[in-house]
Amino acid sequence: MGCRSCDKPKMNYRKGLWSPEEDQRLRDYILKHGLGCWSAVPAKAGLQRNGKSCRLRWINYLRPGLKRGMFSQEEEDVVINLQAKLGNKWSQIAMHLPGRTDNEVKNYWNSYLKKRVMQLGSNSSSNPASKNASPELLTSMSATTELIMTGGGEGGSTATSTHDHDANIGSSGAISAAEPFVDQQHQHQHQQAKNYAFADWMPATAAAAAPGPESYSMSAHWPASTASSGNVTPSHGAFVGDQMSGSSYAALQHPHQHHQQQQEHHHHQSAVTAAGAAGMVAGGGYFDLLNMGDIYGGFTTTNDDLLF
DNA sequence: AACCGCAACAACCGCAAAGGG
DNA sequence: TCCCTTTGCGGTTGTTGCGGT
Repeated sequence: MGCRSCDKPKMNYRKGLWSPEEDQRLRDYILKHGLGCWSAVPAKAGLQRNGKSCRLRWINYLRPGLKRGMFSQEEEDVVINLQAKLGNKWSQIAMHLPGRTDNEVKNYWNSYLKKRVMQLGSNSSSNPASKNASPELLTSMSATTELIMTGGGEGGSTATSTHDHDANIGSSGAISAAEPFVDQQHQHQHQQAKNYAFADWMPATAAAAAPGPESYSMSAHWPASTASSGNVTPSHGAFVGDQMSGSSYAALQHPHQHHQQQQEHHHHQSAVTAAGAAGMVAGGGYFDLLNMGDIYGGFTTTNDDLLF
């Protein structure tokens, strides 16, 4: 673990939100050199951040295969039940949610699920998980969750969960069966969550070709319009901008979500709408993480064990 | 229009474990 | 075995936008 070659002079590290340039530098470096000694990354990548910050940024935001947008019903079920079973072991819970990070799970729990479970939890039943979840909630649990809870999914639960997602999304991104217990606001969120825009920075051409990790081309995480304002220049041609800020990403955003991207969306909506259309993928217009799992065969979507 | 509270998310902080010298 | 450094994890804080008053 010790990495004495990484010794470096003490310096003032930048803090706060990451700029597009910093993202680009980090992404460039990791894709070029792979993951190694995080403490050495800032210097080598030309970043005034500490290694810890770089690692966090990569894991939570830049890593390929990350799923953005609201949690689906199945994901909620998994979180609720695994939280009841494991406690606040966010990294372990996140392992059951492909494309989700522990930080994301934790945030989602703290900002939304915890309150909901506490509300519903007052009507506890005999179900083991009902310490925290209501009967109606539990009856909505997917087979996926049951598999995980009973241990049947050990090792394979991730794939099963993925499959369930796939089934619910459908080719057009349409919603499947009704979700009875969610309130209006969150039902809206669930509907949006059915559509997965792929990672912020994966070029549509690369996604369509599904060539494997080694063929990544660097693309702008930020919208073309942002790039053109002097920050990052997209390197890919046909797909200008990114899905996150384009029509497909916007389609899955709750009004309160992703204020940064949302902000960009506000600023650049007209510019990226056309670009987003150009980047649409056949069959619904969304990149699907599930397919990306194949594309990124070399990446794991679980927490932090990404290795090249 | 201004202010305030809330929600959502990104990022920081501190601690513990792991591993090399 | 101890010390030091890196890494991983969970708790917490900071930032931002939105909606209500």
